[in-house]
Amino acid sequence: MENKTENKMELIYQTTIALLNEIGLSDISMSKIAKRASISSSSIYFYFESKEDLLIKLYFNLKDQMHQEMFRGITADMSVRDGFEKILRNYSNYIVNNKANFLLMEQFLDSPFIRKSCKDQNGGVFKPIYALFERGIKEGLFKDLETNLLVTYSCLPFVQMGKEYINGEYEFSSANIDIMIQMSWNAIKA
Amino acid sequence: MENKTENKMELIYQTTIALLNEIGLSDISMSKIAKRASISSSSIYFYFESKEDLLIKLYFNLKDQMHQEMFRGITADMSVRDGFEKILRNYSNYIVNNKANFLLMEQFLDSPFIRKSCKDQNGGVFKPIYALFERGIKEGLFKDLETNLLVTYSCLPFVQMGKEYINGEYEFSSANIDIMIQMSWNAIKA
DNA sequence: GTAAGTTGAACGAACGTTCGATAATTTTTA
DNA sequence: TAAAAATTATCGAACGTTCGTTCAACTTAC
Repeated sequence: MENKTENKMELIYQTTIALLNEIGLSDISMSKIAKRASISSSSIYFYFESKEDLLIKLYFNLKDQMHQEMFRGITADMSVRDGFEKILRNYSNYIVNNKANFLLMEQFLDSPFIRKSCKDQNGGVFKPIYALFERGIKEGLFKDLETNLLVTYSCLPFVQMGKEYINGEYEFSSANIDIMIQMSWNAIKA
Repeated sequence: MENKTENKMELIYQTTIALLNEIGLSDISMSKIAKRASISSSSIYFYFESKEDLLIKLYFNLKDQMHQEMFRGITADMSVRDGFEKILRNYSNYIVNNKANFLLMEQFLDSPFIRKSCKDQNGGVFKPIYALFERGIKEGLFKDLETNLLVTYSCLPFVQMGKEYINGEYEFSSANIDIMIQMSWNAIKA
């Protein structure tokens, strides 16, 4: 049944995520994934065409899931300020609740693997929020600069502080998140 | 002669950098490095103990070189504002003039490889500039917040825009660098 | 009983590394 | 200064291991 299939695929995904965060893209192998998941390595080929297929599908799954969390509760009629704030809070929650997935996404993003294997046409991870920022520019709320520059100044600090949080060098407390949201807004406000 | 040795090591380093940016940590191998450098793979072992040794030494070389470029012309008696500005300009120049090295550093930083193989006690890549920011806090120029937060908000945008620049999605013109320096300052000023 | 799922064994290829045989270079000796 | 000795550098071949993947045989579930 599809439930069984999805469970097995999920087991393979989760095992791969854990292993990738431990030993990295450079040392992962099908046999290591299989051993950790307590299955035969040939079983993986029942669900995935190849190692590359598994890793690429895993990446896009992570990306989709991240976007879903990021836009949870966002509606088209929201003000730019409310959308801005909610997205950054959602993203903070995503980091705190999905540490392994977050770290793995970052590992993928800076490796030539994804760039090579699939063009990832949709662009960077934050592409879906560009529309909101362009609205902010039009409404005169943000500086009239390139969108990617505004997105970088307001979102990338969350990525970096997420890594430091996972390293135990920062606290993602709600007070700290409030401070960051304010700093991000100040960095790009007109 | 030591010159000969250094030349050969440099050849191996440069070949490895180029190859890592093309195929990544996951697909690099001693034989591929050797073939690209037109030497025997066993020759690499005359200069390096192992593949791990080569990659780690390469990483620390890149890091040292980056720090040297970053602090070029920085003196202890400089004002915080001047030091802040010069470091960010130096870093921008480093990105533009050392694209491959910059990208490779980022690839290393997000892979478990470096974290695993060496503890990298000295901390993050931007650790050396923490002192300047702490001076800025003491002088009341910057917000009284954790240093790593201030460094992130002012420096990390340069990292991200460096990647977008190399992807052809941004221009590191002197006008744009001026804008970014101003945004970085505004993000953290008291 | 048929279809879905799993397995261990096996494949050739590539991996990191070692080693003894040379080649190239420098140092010592006469 | 030329030959000999010592050293430094390079190489191809080979080692055992692991890699990604295939496949025929088997088990499980409906």
